[in-house]
Amino acid sequence: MKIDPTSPDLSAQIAKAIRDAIVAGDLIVDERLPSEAELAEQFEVSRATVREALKRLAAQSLIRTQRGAFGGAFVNRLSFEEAYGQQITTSTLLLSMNEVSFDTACEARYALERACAPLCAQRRTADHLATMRAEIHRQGQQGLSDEAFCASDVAFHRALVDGAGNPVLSYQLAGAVEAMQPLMNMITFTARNRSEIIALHTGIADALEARDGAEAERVLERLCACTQSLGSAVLAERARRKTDG
Amino acid sequence: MKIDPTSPDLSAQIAKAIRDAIVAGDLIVDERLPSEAELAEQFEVSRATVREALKRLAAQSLIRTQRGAFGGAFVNRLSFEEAYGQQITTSTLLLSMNEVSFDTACEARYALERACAPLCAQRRTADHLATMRAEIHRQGQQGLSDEAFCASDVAFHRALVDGAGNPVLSYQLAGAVEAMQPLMNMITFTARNRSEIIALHTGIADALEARDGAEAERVLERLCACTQSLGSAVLAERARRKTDG
DNA sequence: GACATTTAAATGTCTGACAAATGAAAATTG
DNA sequence: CAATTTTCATTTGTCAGACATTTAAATGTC
Repeated sequence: MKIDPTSPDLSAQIAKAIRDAIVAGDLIVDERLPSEAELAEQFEVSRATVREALKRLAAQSLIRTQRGAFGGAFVNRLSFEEAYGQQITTSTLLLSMNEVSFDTACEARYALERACAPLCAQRRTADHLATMRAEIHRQGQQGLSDEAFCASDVAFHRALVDGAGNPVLSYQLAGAVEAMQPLMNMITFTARNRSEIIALHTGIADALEARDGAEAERVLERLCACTQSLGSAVLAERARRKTDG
Repeated sequence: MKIDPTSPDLSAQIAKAIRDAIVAGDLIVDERLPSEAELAEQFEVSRATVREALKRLAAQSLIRTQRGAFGGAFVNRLSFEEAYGQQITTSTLLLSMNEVSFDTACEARYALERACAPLCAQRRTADHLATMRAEIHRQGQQGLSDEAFCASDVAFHRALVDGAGNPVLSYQLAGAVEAMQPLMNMITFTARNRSEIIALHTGIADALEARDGAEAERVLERLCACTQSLGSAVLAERARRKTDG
């Protein structure tokens, strides 16, 4: 592991060197890195610089640190939980900062969910189905705020994804679904909208109960179209207000 | 933005405070943060601590820094490129550290790709098709190493995903496909394996050329099964050697 | 043997300093 | 006056040294 001491951003270089070692498997899970003082000696930099490098790695959950004797920095086993969190932050920012259209985000989300449908139809447990039915019931309650409706929507779709029984898929989709929430929260749902969505959700749950993946896919496609038209209606309304007022 | 100065990990708290401000939109893209000295004063910590916090944010591409007068830390517009990179690192580690089975990873990958098939059939350009054909041709060349074969495979599937014309999908899938590569590289492909895969790739390209998304999905499913059986054969072989030798 | 104390090692934090980069402003020059 | 050069203040990058705090092993004590 070598760095170029002439070019700036030594801490970034050191972080990269260590990160590469972890990704390549030279440093294995739970292995202890040398102490900050030792790393400083090895890389011929100050301890402050080493610490900046370690903080970069900690921000990516690549290492964890422990104080005290026999403490230090350890290679962290990246859990699905931690990975979720990072993916959601990244995806949310990506969507909010890059003027990704509602349509594009929506299309991506439902395309990914459609991918789960056949697997979920095969493998969903009674638990997954119960969660979906419970969320559908909540969505039908009077006086539910738009935010709460959206949150329930996320929970419903989360159950659908988890029903596929593939943690990698769950991880991938968590980002897409959760990152959409800020965009979805723009929408105000009329009672009519809600009952339409609830009907489609019910259709999905029914299809999954009958283990009919193809039907679930078809309903998901209708739900996608429905959501997209809702979104474009909201955007059109905003544009109209802007020109008029 | 406040922190608790008694509990340790001040830099993590400061990083969180700033990150929250960015995610919430209180700090907008290209906005300049206060200088390190000013932040140190605001949070009542030393400059070193502030710097550790800023490095954490830089590791997540949330800020970029610039030296010199009128330099400083700026809220970074998270590009798709940067997001790709982070997702690939995260996904790769997640797969390598969590004993995700080859089957599970494979299933997730092909499920996601199948989601792109109909969109790609609609929107693919001649360019995408040309890339696919070129990669298929490369895959048929004599004396191609297994690594090169895998790399070409990734390029082929990348073209398929990009053909869907949805940057969010491309971003999501880049992680899944690239993170699989270390697992795929375990496999040694016989000439017979290769010609089978090439035939399926050709089938996909043909279907997309004919804008037949359903057919593309069907071939992808066969490719998934083919890859999974290849993987399990390799694993079985390894297990046998372990017991015997 | 069980419990209290000491101790060494490690991270967390602070202070103060200097180097290097950088763009604005001032000074110089044609 | 315009173009160029120089100066300069600001800001990040890096360093050295110090002290506080945490932690678990080692030691001492009953």
